[in-house]
Amino acid sequence: MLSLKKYLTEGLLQFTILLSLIGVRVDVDTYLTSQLPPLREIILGPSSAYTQTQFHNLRNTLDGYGIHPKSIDLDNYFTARRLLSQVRALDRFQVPTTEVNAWLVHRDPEGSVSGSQPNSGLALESSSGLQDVTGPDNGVRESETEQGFGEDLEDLGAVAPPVSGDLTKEDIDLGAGREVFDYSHRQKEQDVDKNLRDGGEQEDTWAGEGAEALARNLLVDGETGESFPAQFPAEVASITEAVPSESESPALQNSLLSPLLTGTESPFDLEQQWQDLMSIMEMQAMEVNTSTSEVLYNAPPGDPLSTNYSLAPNTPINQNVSLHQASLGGCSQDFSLFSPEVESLPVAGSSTLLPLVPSNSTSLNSTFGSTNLAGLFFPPQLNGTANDTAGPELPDPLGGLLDEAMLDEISLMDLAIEEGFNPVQASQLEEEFDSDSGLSLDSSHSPSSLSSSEGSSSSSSSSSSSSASSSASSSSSFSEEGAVGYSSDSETLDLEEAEGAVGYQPEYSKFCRMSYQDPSQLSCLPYLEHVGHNHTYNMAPSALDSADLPPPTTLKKGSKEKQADFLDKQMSRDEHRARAMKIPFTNDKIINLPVEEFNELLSKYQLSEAQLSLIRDIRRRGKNKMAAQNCRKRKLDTILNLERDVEDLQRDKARLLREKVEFLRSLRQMKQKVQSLYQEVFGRLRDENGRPYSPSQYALQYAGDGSVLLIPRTMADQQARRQERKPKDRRK
DNA sequence: GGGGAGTGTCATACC
DNA sequence: AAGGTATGACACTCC
Repeated sequence: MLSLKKYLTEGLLQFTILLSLIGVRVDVDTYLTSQLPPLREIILGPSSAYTQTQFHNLRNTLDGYGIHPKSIDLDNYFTARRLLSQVRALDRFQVPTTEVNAWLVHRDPEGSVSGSQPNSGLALESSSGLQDVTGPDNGVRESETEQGFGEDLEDLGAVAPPVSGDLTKEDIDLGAGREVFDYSHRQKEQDVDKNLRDGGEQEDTWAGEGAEALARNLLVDGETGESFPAQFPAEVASITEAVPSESESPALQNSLLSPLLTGTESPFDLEQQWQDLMSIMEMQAMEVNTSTSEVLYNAPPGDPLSTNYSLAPNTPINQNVSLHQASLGGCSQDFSLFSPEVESLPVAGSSTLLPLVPSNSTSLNSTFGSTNLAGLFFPPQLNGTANDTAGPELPDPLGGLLDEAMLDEISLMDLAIEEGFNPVQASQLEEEFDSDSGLSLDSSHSPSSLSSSEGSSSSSSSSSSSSASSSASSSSSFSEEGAVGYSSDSETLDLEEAEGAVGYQPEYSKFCRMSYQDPSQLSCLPYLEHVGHNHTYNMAPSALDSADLPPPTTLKKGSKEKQADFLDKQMSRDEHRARAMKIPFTNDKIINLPVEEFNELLSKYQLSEAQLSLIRDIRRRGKNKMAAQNCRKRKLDTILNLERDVEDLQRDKARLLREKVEFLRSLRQMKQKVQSLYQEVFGRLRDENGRPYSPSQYALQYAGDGSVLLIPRTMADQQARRQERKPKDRRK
C-alpha cells in the first residue's frame, strides 16, 4: 500500500510536470468520467489484457484535447493520467488499472520483439487483449502464438462457444435494454430467445437484480442495464473471439489442464461470486451513485462516444487495436469502446459487443476469477505448436510478469474493495454510528435513551404507582415522583394549585412527556424543540368559553392575568373540561394516581355523575395518550434498530466478501505455484534417449496419494473429462 | 393550499 | 370483570 501510494505520488508529480511542460490544460474529470474504467477491472480483475482498451481510450480521449499523438511525452502523459485516475479511485470502488502497467510494459516491445518470446506472458496478454475482439473487418490475425493462446483459453473451459462473432453475440447478448433500443434487432433475436429461453430467463434475473442493483453504480448503463455486466462481455468477447474455432488439439489442452484446473474451479460457484461482487458494487453504489451516475447517464446527446458509435455501428470493440496502432495516431476509430454507454448501445450485427449473459456459466466463468485463474495459469508452452519448438527447458509460461500482473490485479481488487468499499462505506457507517449524526443520533441518543428512559419511566411509573400506593402520603409522593409523562415541576404544580388544581402545563408537560421526568434530555433531542402543538381543537366550545372567561372584577390586567390567559391557552381539552366541570383535583392526579389512590381520591369528594364520567374519561384518555406516545417511540426505536441491523449486516457481508477475495487470491497463488512446479518437473523429465517429453503427447497426472505420474495425453484428457462431469452430476 | 410531522383520541384487542 | 396497555386509524394543528 505504501509503495503503491509512493508510486502514485510519483506519477502525480510526473503528471504535473508533464502538464506544465506540455502546456496543455487537461480536464481530468472529463477524462475520468468519460472512460469509466474501474468496475470493469474490478470484475475482470486479473485480466490485464483488457486494460489495453483503456489505454487506448486514454489515447483516444487525448486526441480530443489536442495532444499530438506523436508527442514523445504521450506515454508519460498517459501513465500520469492513469496514475491520477488511480489516485482518484482510491476513495471509490474503482480499481486502478495496474493491469495497464503490465500490458504497457510488455506491449510496446511486442511489435519488435514479440517473435523472440512467443511463449512468454507477453503472448498471453497480447493475445487476450489485442486480438480478442478483432472484428471481421479487422481481420489481421495476429501471431500464431496468440491464436494458440486463444485455444488455450478455450481449453480452460472458460471459452464461449466457438462460433462466429455474430452468433456469439446472439448467444450472449439477450439484454432487455438492448431489445428496447433495437427493436428490429430484437425481432430477430426473439426467435433466438425462444431457443434460449433458459438463458433469457436467467438474464432477466440479472436484469432485474443485477442491473437494478447496479443501476446506481458507476458502470451501469441506466438505459440497458447491461453495462455493468458488460465488463464481462468485454472479456468474454476477447476470450471467445480469441478462439476462432475448436482447438486443433483439444484433448491435448484438456489433459494438460486437468491436473491444474479441474477440481479447483468447480468448488467455486463463480456466478455466486459474481453476484457477491455485484452486491459489493451495489453497496458501493449507495455511496457514490449520486454524483457519478448522473454524470454517466446524463451524457449529452452529442456525446462523442455515442456519436462515434452510431456512425460506425459495426465497428468492433477494437480491443484489437495494438499499441502500435495507437501510437501511430490511429486512435480515432477506437473511441472509448469500453465506455459503458457505448457498450450498451445496440449494434445490429455487431459481433463485438458481448453483454454478459449470466446464464452462460461458461462465459461467466471466463469472466471472473476462475477464468482469470485458468487463463493465467495456463502454461503457454503447453500449447503443442509452441511447445514443440520450445527448448528442452520449458520456459516459465507466466513468469514473474504474470505473477506480478496477476497479483497486482488481485491486490488492486482488494485495494478497490478495501479502499473503495471498506473505508468509504464501512468507515462511513462507523462514522455515522460514532458521530451519531442524523438518525443514528436519534438512535443512540434520543430513541434509545428515550426508550430507556421510557422504560425506566415506565418502570418508574409502575414503581411510582406501587411506591405511591405503598406510601402513605400519596399526593406528595406522586408529585415528587412525577407521574410519568405528565409530571410537572414544582413551579407548575404551584401554579396549578394556585389556579385551583386544574390542568397542567401542556407546553412543559410535552417536554416532560418526551423526556420522561428529565427535561434536560431535551437538549439531546433537537428534533423535539419545535414540538409545541396545541391540541385543543376538540375542546367543547362551552367549556372553552367558560374556561376562557376572564376573571371578573379584575381591573388590572397584570402579569398574573396574562399568565392565567397563557395557561388557559396551554390547557388541554380535558383540562378545560375539568375546569369547566370544577373537578377539584388536577388532571395529573386523575391520570397518574394508582387505581386505589384514585378511587380513594374520588371517594373524598362528592362528585356528580357527569364529573365522575369526565374524570374517568380524562384518566382513560390520559393513559391512552401516554400509551400512544410509548407506542410511537417503540415504533421509531424498532425502525432505527432495524436500520442499524441492516447496516451491521451490510458491514458483515462486506467483510465476508473481502475474505472471499482473499481466499481467491490465495487459491490463485497456490495454483500458480502448482503450475510452476508442474512446468519445472515436466521440463526436467527425459525419456530413455535423454530427450524431453513433448507436452503434446504427455502430461503429468497428480495421483491421489501425492505421487505424480507421467501419462499419455489422451489418457489424461479422458480423466479430465471425467472430472469435469463429476461436479455437474453432483449439481444435478 | 397541500403535505409532512407531531400529537391526541378512539376503538379494539390483549393481558 | 376491571383496569391497564398496545396499536391502528383518524383528526387536528403546526410548519
